[in-house]
Amino acid sequence: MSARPLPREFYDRDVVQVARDLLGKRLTRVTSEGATSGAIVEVEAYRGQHDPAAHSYRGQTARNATMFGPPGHLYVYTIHAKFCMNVVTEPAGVAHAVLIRGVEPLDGLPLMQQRRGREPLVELTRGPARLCQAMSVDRTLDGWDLTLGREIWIADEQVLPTPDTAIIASPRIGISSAQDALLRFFVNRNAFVSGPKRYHR
DNA sequence: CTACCGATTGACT
DNA sequence: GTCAATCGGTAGA
Repeated sequence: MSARPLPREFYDRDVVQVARDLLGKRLTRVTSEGATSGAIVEVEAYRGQHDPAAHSYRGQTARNATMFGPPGHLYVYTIHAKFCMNVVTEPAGVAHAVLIRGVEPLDGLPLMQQRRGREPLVELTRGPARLCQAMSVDRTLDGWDLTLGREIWIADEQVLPTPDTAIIASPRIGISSAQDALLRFFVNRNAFVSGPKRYHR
């Protein structure tokens, strides 16, 4: 396995292209407690100042500053007293990002179960806030450079086959504007895609 | 300073 | 299916 981190150029592209290409890649998180990893199976693209549903739509604030920075960095925000993680794409100044909503666990399952409170496998990393809890991601990682290959990174490694025929586009979950845009992408029939069943197609 | 609310989750009918 | 917990970010007085 070629577990090199994805290079900066991977993230410095169109946000929709990056979102689709992230499906099936390995996300790894290492802490003093140990390593966890999983295959990305569900993402959403947010198109900055062109997108009323994006945090960055109304300009830069202390909260979303990372989205306005260079590509390849992690944007972590809090919502309903929980954390969600995004990958910043496109050049600095273009506040686009990809929200990671679901991963299929590969390594460190006992550690993830311990952090989540000993739950069924399927509830460990299904949903943006659950996977952050399982992988111990919080606001201290906001702005982290994903190309460094330590702490947290995404490997240039296709651990799940994701041909175009296996990728489904749908409206994004949980937003109140731009509900017609098909900017959510997920792996068809994967058990770690979030939401009720009606969101699985 | 107060008031409102969300890119969510989990418990409950 | 419905609904409340939860708390940091943001806007407004």
